[in-house]
Amino acid sequence: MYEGSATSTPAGRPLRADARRNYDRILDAAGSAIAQHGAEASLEDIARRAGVGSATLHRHFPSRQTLLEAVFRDRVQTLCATARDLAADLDPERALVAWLRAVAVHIASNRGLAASLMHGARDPARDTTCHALVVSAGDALLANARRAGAVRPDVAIIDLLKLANAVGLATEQEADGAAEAERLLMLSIDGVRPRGARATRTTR
Amino acid sequence: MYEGSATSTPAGRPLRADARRNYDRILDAAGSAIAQHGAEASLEDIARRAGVGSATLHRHFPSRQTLLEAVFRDRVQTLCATARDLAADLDPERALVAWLRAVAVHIASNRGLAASLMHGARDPARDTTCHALVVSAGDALLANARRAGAVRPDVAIIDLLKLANAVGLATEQEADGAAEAERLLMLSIDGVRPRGARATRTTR
DNA sequence: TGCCAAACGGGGTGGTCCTCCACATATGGT
DNA sequence: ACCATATGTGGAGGACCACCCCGTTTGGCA
Repeated sequence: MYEGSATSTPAGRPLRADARRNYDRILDAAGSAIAQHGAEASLEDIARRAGVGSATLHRHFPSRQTLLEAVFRDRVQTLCATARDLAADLDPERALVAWLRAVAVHIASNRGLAASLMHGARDPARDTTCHALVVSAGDALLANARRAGAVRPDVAIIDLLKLANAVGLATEQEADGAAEAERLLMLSIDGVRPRGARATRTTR
Repeated sequence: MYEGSATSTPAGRPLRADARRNYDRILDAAGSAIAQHGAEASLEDIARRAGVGSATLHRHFPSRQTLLEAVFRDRVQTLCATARDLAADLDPERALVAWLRAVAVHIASNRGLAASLMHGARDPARDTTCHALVVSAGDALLANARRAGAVRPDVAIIDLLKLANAVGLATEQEADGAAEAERLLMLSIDGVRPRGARATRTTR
């Protein structure tokens, strides 16, 4: 397990003490600002709350995406740990479903997380993006479930995550978003038809 | 069927000729701007393209939402007409599924439409919001399908629309968003499990 | 034709994101 | 203990944005 926050420059040199302090302050401020205003929170405002100049924020986090990734990284790591726990405790199908529920609920209740997860695959250089972390955690669960014959073979983890993400995103700004997200996700996992009814094979 | 575009003031008086001309120009400009830049297109830019002052745009459309609704209204009406056609031509289940696909594809390929449909229910005074139109069109299809026993009884049209909306929204900015949206929607309608497998009844 | 309410739009206000660069300071070598 | 310098800072400013005030223009009607 690596350090929670970035503590060194790309060249490997450790961050100067003041830089590190500002980095952490910005992360704190960003956390609460995003909780209040979602992923579109004003960067200017975040810098102000952190008590640093806006240039400092932009130096540490060149893009909004970078900041979002940093803010949510530990929460995402928790989610990945949950995946491992579930795989150990439950049968493959239940584990996968339970984890997808957890993902959807996290997205629905942490405003802005969706954006962070969705656009993560943009920069293939960094493989520790939230996106990559979640994909690999989910892949393990899906592999188990598929071996157990619990999911259709044409379903990829990326599909399921998109689904969980979509549902979370769409319910992000509802009153009780988490519960609603969970409901919708279960609906799409179970399917819309009554149990026992034959699925219509719609021609592509 | 009412006029496609608003042509009268709240008081019922008809719009002055120049006002009406500007209204239409803004709508045109907004259409192409939104197609290029999505729902977040710059209002200033739209006014510029339309050759009117920004104040004029704000007078006609007090909020971004108002503008989106106006831009998409006719496309949404087409969608509602499609619902009626499908109900006439196909059996209830196929009609519902085909229409939901159409909705998802529309959302995925008309950038910004999702926002328009989702937040439509904010202002209960106007009942001709895109949101309301789509809900009532879908309700008819769902009622048929339910009578035919083709959908679970605990599913409401609003759930299905949220699902279609979610999927469309999440795929809005992908390369081939429409196809991807369709695929994901079908996945969630058919369910994730292999055909024939018993669905796990997860306790609420 | 002349009137005037209705509609217009330039320009101001206060906000955003982001960059440049003159200045400050933490750090490692002496 | 001191100092040179790489490293980090943040105010100022440019480009853009939404939104509004208010003096000016114009369509429609008598």
